[in-house]
Amino acid sequence: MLQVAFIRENKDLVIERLAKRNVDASQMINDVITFDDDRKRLQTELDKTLAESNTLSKEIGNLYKSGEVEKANLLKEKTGQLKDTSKELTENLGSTTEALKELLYKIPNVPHDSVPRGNSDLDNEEVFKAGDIPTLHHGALPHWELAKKYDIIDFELGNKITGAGFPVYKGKGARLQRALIAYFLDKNTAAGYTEYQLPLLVNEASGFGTGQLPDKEGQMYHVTEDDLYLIPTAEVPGTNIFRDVVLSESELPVGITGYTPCFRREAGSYGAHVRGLNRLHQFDKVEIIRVEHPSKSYQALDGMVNHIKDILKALKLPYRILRLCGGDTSFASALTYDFEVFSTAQDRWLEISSVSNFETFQANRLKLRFKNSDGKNELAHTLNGSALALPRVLAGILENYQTEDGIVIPELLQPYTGFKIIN
RNA sequence: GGAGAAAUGGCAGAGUGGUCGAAUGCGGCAGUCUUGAAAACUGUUGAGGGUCACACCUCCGGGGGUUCGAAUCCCUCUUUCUCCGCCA
Repeated sequence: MLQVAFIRENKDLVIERLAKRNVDASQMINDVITFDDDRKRLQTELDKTLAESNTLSKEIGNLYKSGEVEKANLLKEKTGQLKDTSKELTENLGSTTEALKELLYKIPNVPHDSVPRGNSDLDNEEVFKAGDIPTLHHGALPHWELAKKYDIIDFELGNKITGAGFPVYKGKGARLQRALIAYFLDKNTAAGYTEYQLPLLVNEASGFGTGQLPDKEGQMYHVTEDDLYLIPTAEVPGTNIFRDVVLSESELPVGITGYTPCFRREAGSYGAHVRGLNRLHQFDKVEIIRVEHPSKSYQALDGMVNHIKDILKALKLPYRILRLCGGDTSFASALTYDFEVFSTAQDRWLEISSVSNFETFQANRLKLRFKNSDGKNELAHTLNGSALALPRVLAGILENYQTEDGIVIPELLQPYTGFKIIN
């Protein structure tokens, strides 16, 4: 959620930048300012009424004490009128504030200067590419065929137990998955992130804090009996650690990492691109989250990008980094880099990480602040990224490391798996 | 799930209808003293709205009510604690 003060002071910039998302925000921005003007006017009127009422109440108290009951009763009539006025003003103020808030919820974050204008993933900008695309033997298979051939992931069994998009990992497949989780967590903690184990269900306030609610509830599984939501990413419980928190400046930066399963309804997804591990309702992910001083958040974003590069380099996977265009950047993000691994047997790029700087957009909702050097509370910047999302990394490993003899486990994972080949 | 108790500032903890945004202690910050530090002493120290700045308004777990006036009384929800039950 953008701050009204920021919108007021940077009206033209906000409109111009939101155009990168193909959003014409001029009407909304003008409405925000109008609503806020109304809000201020009503607040001032209400304050005046309440001030008068407070003064009278004190007088009435004094009059009672000195036994001047008649005078007191006279004043009571007056306060009765003030009460009606203040009630009306309170209602108007409430509806105006509500309208303002609802409007603010609809306005996406202002993209960073470097974000290219664009409509879809076709307009994303490739900023980095590394790793060699292997030449596979004749008859190389996509990962879902490999999964069946070596009996390491059973999609049909998942269908039976739950439904589509809930695969069952078996034997060496399960072990490889666990190895990857452990490896990622080790890399992240070595880079200074503190490991957390987080709840997999969150309440409404948390969903709201990171922006899944009120608009995107269709993406989350909702346990209506208890009014809880299954997390779509560890970002939700992880970032909500800092809801309603005031940090001291010396506590910054904060870095946390956590492994969680993620649950996504993915309503409306279908087709060849969702085959196998490409798109699931339940998948595993290791997330990194940072809280940063506003002056250092972009430096931190670069740091996160480099950290993920290191991991992919160590895994020797071919990958590229995209700077997302305005139209493809998520609602709350100011700047997002996507990491994609090349899935050789499918001959396509698969997104395995998304790293974003939200600036104050989330912090404003969360009321996540720090006490700055002037002793004032100031909104912090939040960032997060996947390091990494499991299924597509797994797909990439299975497909890129396949040989005629089996799937060779990347060397640095072997201590975690306890085996060198799946065959 | 049943019975009872509680929720106040960073923390502890007073406050049971007006003079309470709230005693006191601890902690934090600034100063005095000291070569420096500790101790001691003095001052200061919640958040949001509003204003050029003041004034002023709101907030004592959330919501609603009674009253001229609520931290204080009533209703309700949530959470915590104790006891019982169930249980990995």
